[in-house]
Amino acid sequence: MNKTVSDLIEEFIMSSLDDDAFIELSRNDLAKFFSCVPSQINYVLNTRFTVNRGFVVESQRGGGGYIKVVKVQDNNSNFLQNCLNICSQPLTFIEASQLLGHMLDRKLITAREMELIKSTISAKALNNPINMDNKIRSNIMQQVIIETMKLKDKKEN
Amino acid sequence: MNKTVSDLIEEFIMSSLDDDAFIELSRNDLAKFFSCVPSQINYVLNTRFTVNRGFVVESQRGGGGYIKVVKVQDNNSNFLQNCLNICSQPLTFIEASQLLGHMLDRKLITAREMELIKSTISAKALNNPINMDNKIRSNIMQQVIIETMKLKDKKEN
DNA sequence: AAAGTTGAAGGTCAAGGAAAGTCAAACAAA
DNA sequence: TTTGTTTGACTTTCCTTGACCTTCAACTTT
Repeated sequence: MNKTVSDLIEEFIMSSLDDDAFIELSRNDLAKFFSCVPSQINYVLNTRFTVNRGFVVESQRGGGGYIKVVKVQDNNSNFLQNCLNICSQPLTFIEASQLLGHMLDRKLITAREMELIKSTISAKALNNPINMDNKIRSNIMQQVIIETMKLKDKKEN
Repeated sequence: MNKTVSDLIEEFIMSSLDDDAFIELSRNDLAKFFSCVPSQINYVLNTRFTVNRGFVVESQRGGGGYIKVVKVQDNNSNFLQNCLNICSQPLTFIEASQLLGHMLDRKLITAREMELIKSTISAKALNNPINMDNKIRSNIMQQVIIETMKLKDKKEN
């Protein structure tokens, strides 16, 4: 799989976040470093460092401006409860996948588990005559989240 | 028996898979190499590298896109193929659970994974107005099995 | 000191480019 | 005639680029 410039930028930021909870960077410098236009940094931030993936991006313009990427983490029970609420509405595959990605970030599920669950809510799996995929998908996600709550509790005992 | 271009492409991919468990290729490059249109590559993949024949194809579009052909074959592959066949018919929750139990026995999935998957095919998850649970359940199980084939392979790398 | 000016950040958005996917028509082989 | 192959137009997805916009600290002017 050939890495794109965007992939490299993502990796760079990602590994910078390995040690610390946040990093501050200069858009122009980073663009220069990767020999790309500054707006490509925005592209990477917008597509890869989203709230759904567990990041918050802050910035300041003007002289002495900067971009700050923060790794967010809060109480998992609240988080799962929140997920449950989100799953009270029909979900597209993309939306559900993002939710699972977030669960992965919090180590509530493993990468393997995520892939398996994604397969259960894929378009192929839920293919049915009347258009109920999104509704069924959210039902499934609800059960997965409830099961995750149970498993999490089990681990803590 | 005169070989068609599709046959040649099949052989090429096949022999590339002799050594490795998977290969990654560029659709455009391969098409250029065989002097055919890119979509012919899709034709070959769709007709010859199917799950039934023991292959899984993954891909990514856009810049930096690729096509990955994964070979799945060993003792457990037969077993999984068998499971796939069973899942071509509607399944009750009990039946599907038994299947998952067998997969657990063979260590193809973990206990946690089994519980999570069971939650996705539970009556609550698949509760829907028209009576399609058993059909959807078997669809889901098919995707889970295919995903298991992929993951099994991934671990070896 | 207050108001204006400037240049150095970062932000937005749409167009263009690079892959792969789909589908149906045309063609060939059995 | 039916089945399998080849072709290409059109679509979707993701990445790259650049022109133009907004904001802010520092500097200048009054």
